[in-house]
Amino acid sequence: MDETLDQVEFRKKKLEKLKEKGIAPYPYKFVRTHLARKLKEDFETLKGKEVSACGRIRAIRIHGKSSFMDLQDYSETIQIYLNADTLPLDYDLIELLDIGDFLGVKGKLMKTRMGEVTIWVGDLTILSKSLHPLPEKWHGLSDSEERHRKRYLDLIANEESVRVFKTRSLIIQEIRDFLNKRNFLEVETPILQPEYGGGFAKPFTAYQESLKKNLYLRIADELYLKRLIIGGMERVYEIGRDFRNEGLDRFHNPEFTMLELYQAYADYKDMMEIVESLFGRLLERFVGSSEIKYQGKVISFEEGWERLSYFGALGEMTGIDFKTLSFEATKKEALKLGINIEGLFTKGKVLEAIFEWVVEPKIERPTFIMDYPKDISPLAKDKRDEEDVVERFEPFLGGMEIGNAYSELNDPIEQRKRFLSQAALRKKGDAKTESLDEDFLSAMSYGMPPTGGLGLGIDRIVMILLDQPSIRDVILFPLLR
RNA sequence: GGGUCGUUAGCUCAAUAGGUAGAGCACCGGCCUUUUAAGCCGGGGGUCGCAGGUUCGAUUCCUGCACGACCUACCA
Repeated sequence: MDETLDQVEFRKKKLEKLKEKGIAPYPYKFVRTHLARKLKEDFETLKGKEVSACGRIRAIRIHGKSSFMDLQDYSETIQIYLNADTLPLDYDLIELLDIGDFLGVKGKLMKTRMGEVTIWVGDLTILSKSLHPLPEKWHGLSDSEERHRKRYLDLIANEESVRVFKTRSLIIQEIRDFLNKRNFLEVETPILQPEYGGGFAKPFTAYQESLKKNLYLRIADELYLKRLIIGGMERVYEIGRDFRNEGLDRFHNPEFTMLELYQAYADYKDMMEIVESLFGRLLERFVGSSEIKYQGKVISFEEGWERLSYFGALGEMTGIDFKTLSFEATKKEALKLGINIEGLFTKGKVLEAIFEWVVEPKIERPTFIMDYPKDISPLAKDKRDEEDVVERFEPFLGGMEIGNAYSELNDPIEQRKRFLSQAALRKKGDAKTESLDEDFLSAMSYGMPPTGGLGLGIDRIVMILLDQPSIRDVILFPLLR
């Protein structure tokens, strides 16, 4: 706070005057009977009755011996009316109030000549004195840096922002409800992990003093949730924060919220069914249509989710059958397409680069891209009846990747081989490989049932459902430079 | 990392072909007992993002830096 700001000085003087009058500017509690919205909704039954409300002053209109104020609470804004003849306490007190102060009022509910539902205040309590002026009432707060750094001001000033975060919360509740009804159990697994796994990403590191041990912030929940499947918890999920030590842009925040779920005796097709049903629920409740408008584009669910194979989609876009190409030939094609293949040590990684460049931007409809190359999917099970491909899919919406799912690999001998080939790649200099996790292998060797697993990026789903352009608009306190 | 644009009052924004800045809201004083972006009269408030340079003089021109937005690259 800028202590020298004259407006702050004026407010501090008012605070002193309140104290001189024997009024406590920061009391402890207020009992309210109704939220602002309730007062408006139930006006007919509450009309003329004594009610109480509390909130923050958002506007003051003084007309000499009577004045109006707008009081904003969690639900809405309600107008209050203060009249010198009917206010039991000193009317001059009004002069000591400012926009931003918290007030509790009691009085009769009425309507003004203009038809506005209003509390005719009989008793007034100052609940908190505000010392710093709020952002302007009409234009709100639009400076994006201030909005993200001082989210509290954004929430006070911008209704839309409140709506986004309230709805984000409801979306997550709905997802929990959906999974709970299918007998999934919500669990919590470690965020601080001695080995990181479940994805190809650079981790954050941490240090535990008393154990003198290096730890990683998790990049995924996967390997711990699978341990629970091995332990006999047949359906588990976790909604939690993952951390990836990579660049930030409109789709990436270093910490983000991920849903992961695992279902024993299921495969990746069952995971597709879950995605379809879940989106059906979310669309019904939060969009109210089978079409989502996202940033001017229409994403239609009318015809359901399209299923495209990874190699099929690549072939369609490029006219090349990459399936049969050698690593060397694949690299040549990538270079022809102008793709940087530095640091890519397998055919799968090169294909991935080509895929992101050529295919992803063109995926318009809700789509499951299926059957990924084996060498970039070390935790997924071989596809039945097809070589070098695994049972894995990623759901795409509006050109955005929103998740990842497999028929989970549950053969411990094969899993060890996959880890070893990842380790070999790491030796060659590939920074983004799966770590060999002995404890996980050991767990799997006790026997793991066939399992379907699914991860969904919650932030991105919220972005799409609420038509928000940046991940920073759906995370309350995004990381800023 | 590269490119483009931006940063002026508490907030939202103007202006200056180089002569140290204005409006609305907010704030202060006055009038006003049903207003609602209340109104009318009067007033105060600025290291023009930061640091250098050019110049008699820089908010304005130049360079660097910080922060931000977008694009691009990177990124399961």
